[in-house]
Amino acid sequence: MTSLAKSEATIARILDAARSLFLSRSYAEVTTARIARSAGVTKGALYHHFSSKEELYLGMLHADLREKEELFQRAVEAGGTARERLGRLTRAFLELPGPARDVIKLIRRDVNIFADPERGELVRAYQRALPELVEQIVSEGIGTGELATADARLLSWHYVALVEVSLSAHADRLHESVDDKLRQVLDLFFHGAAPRPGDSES
Amino acid sequence: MTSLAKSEATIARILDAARSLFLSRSYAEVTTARIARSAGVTKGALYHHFSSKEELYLGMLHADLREKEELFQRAVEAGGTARERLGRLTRAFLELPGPARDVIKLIRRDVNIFADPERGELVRAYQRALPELVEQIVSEGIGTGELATADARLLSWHYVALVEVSLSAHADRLHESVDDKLRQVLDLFFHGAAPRPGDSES
DNA sequence: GACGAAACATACCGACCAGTCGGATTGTAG
DNA sequence: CTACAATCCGACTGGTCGGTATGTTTCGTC
Repeated sequence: MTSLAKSEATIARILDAARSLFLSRSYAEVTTARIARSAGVTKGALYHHFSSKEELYLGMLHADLREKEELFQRAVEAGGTARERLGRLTRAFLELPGPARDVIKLIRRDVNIFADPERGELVRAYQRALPELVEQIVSEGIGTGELATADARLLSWHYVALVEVSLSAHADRLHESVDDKLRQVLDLFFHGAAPRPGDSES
Repeated sequence: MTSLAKSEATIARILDAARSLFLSRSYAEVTTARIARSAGVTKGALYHHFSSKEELYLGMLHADLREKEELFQRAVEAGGTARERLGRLTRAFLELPGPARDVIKLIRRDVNIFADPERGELVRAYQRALPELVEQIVSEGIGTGELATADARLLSWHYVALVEVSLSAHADRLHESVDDKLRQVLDLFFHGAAPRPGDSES
């Protein structure tokens, strides 16, 4: 193996170990020694590749967000109604393997522990990767009359909140298929929880 | 001042200082020395009244939840439609002074840092104070046909998520009055974001 | 006002942890 | 083969923090 390839493999192992650990314990609880041990290296090697714990963590998050942004962008590019595009975007998100999905939650969990140059960058990267796409679709949906006139940003946040609820273990128990979840979320977002005229009660 | 009253005043000062600090920094970042200093006492006094940092924090949260539970219970007791009762409950919540409202967020933020006897108790106290009330109203609303048939628990979580979004600074900028927020959240929950037949587009 | 107990202060300890440093090892180029 | 650089090791450091041990003050009681 070349030196470069070996180095990259080590970096990848450290990032993987870090992601897994940060997902299961809080930032403060995850020690650099633990990350190193879990990656099969020592702190010396870790600090050879990363200049600080914070840089390691933020690097992991940003790398992950870059991937997600690309994936989601592709899901939205093809046209259609707002409902169709929101559906494709949400499906792309829901079909991610569990850990990959959960990294997004880490950002919400840990934004507040960083000071402001890094904090701002993280928030912007997150918004670019997901909420802005939703807002854009919602905004165009309002323009075409598919959605009632309202503040697009607030409405997109509401949508994201609904999707997040559908990630709970309780929701998993109710809807085993992604299609079920997707339909429930979209129906709730577009038409609310009250019965609609067309509904048939058993 | 009697000895007992003085002791209780000190305890109250420590709890107040702790609440304010835990609201602005993370659990790990708030040191016992900082709490004591902010309360005008020393660590010795703090540890005379509380046996550990964790006990202090959990005590503060539980005391707060007990107050909230009582308040919300009263808001729900009077009858009415599900929409009216949800409205009263949500109004009671939205009209709380900012810090009092935000303590509830702390629970969401910090549940994961405690181990399981305390963690379970905290979750149960939280659910008793708020989500269970919502679920009960939603469940009865489904029974009367005011809400479409669905899982009451999941639906109530969706509602709570919508309310949480309305707490954001962005939402505050749009709706300065609690009434505005309340109407927006209830409309969205009951009827969704799509335009309704009765709506008039400008 | 004497005495015991509760309330507080101060100095300190042990554990832990991010980050460093000198050196050993491994790969690479000439 | 040699010289050099990148990679990696592991012991160590400086500092922080939760918690404690030991005093000192304040307060109620008789």
